[in-house]
Amino acid sequence: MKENHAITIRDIAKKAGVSQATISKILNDYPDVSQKTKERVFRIMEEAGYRPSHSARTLAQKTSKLIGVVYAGRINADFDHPFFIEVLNAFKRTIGMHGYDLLFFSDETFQKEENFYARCLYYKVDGCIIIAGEDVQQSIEDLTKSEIPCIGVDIQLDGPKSGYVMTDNKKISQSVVDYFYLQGHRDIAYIGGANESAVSNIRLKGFRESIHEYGLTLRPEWVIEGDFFEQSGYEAGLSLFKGNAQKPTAVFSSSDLMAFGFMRAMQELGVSIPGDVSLVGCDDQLAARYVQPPLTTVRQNKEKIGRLAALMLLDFIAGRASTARILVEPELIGRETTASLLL
Amino acid sequence: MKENHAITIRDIAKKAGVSQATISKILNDYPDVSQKTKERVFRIMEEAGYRPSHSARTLAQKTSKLIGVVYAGRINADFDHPFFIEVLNAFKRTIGMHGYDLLFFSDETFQKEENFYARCLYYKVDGCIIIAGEDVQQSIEDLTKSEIPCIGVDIQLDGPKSGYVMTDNKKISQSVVDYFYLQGHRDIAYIGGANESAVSNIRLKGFRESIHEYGLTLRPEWVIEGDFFEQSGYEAGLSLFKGNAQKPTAVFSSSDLMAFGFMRAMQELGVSIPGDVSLVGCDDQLAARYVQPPLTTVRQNKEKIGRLAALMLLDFIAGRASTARILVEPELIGRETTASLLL
DNA sequence: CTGAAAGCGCTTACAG
DNA sequence: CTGAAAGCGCTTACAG
Repeated sequence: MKENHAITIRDIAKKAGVSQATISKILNDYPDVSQKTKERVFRIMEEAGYRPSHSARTLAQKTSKLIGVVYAGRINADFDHPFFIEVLNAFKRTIGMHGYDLLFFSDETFQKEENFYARCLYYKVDGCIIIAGEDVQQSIEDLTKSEIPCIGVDIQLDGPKSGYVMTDNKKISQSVVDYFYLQGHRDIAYIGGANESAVSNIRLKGFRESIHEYGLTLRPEWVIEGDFFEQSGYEAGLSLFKGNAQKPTAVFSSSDLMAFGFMRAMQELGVSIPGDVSLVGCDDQLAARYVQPPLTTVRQNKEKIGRLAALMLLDFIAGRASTARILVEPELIGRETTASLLL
Repeated sequence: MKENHAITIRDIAKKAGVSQATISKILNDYPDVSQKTKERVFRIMEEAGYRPSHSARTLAQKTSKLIGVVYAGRINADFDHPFFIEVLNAFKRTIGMHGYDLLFFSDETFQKEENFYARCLYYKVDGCIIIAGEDVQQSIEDLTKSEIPCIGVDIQLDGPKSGYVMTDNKKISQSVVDYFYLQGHRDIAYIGGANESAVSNIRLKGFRESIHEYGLTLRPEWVIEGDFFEQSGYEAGLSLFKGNAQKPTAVFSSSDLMAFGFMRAMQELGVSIPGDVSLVGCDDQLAARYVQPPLTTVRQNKEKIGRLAALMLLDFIAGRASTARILVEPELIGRETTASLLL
């Protein structure tokens, strides 16, 4: 019972009077070990307080049962992005059921030139989940092009063993335009997210297309570029409603935060929501339920995205699939910032 | 350049015409290697695309440069608890600057009887951060009592190499009672969190003590037990304001979510906030700024808690300290759900 | 400043 | 059903 030397498979083998190989087989659920030996060995391991070693196992097996979590891109790049969190949460649960743990790579910025691919090799991760922020850096390129299975969330990966899952962002805009149209709105403005964001650009494109499909015209000054945060929505509101120019009757803000800012601007200007202008946000953050009036918004199915990401990655790892591109349906949540013009 | 066999230290040694030991020393920044050799070796590693192996290194060194993240307890036990996220975020940044990566243990529930301590030994983590939820399970006991350095957040750990950092929860209640008192409130009610939560109990105790210190009386029916979530705040509001019993002029809700629920109840009952009753929440969630009226609440310094946790854990690991108990000051954020009775 | 050798704790063919 | 032996890729005294 000397404590300075970890108890190894060797010690157990000796005590049980069998070979190391047998112990290893028992540990790895090989079928060809007699039940009797198995039970004896388990008892001995228990008594001795045996603990296997991940590093020894990984070194020998060349697989770590670890999934790397990579957050690509700038800003929001932290854990506190609510979308990121919820997706990852569902991902973790699913992947955990299959015996994998999650390895978070600390921000590269603090490391000397190391790239993600190198770190994946270093840890021998079995796969990676890559979640996109804005302005995705070049350094993840190596990773996605490699033989390491990768699943992207909100980022279109296409390497030999990678795929992605994201909300159908085009449909987000379409559903909002549909919704507004059915309420009688014809003058619809758009407040966009940061244009380094791929997702943001898809939404804008979808918006333009929908407007066209309905044969509506889109004034250039009704497409405003924000940055997803509150202040930019406030400023967008001012620029849309302050002057004497024609005003839209409906506004789609591609984030809830910007919608909150827009509401603040309207309040200052004495413009009533939804009396004078209807507003739809995007994200369905908790606060969307509590603003006054409660915000109509579009919700992404984060739980589903996370679960799908996990399942797809597991398929890549198992070789059951080598690629997949999945779009998940968004859902419009009607609340009280929108009103029909048709009554 | 055969791709099926990883390039090892051996290959590099051979190409450079030196021993493996020398390569290892270079990799580990030993001082006693000639600059010339160093440069040559680095060039060769670069050309060959050499990648070190974490498992081999960990096996030999018995230290992994990994920090385990353990979420103890039930519910909220997920990533989406906003407090958890922000603390962890600051923690990760700090720890990352010191070359550590984070290992998240997938929920035990899905594993067969494995406890956290076993997993820490398995991965040979250098330390752990343990974040408390409610109803902390026995299984982390082994871990905190062990020789593995542990830092607790919102949970009082005391093992040979552990400590904790949390907000001074007693002071949260004190500061709220002070604030109410100075505004002229004498009839103050309290909506508590789940009573399996240690933090929640400290807050309640602090509340009772403060009330006593001011010589005020606390009616038993003015202390209501909630569960931190919205609905329980709503119900607390109803039970406080529906009957004919005497009503408090001020309410401290120990979570923002419950405060939102309370506001909903008041709205239904036609009770004005802050006209008829003042309200203070706790957490300063994003939504607190957007409810109508904006919620006065108490903010924890999550950034500081996370940074301190990281620094303390690093000290434990380095042997510069073996224990520490730190309480961080809360901050009351005055907004518009509170009004003075003295004017 | 450099190297030979043993060892870290497992797994994997292979033989029996 | 079981075992002997080599190997995974590094580090660590120790000797020179």
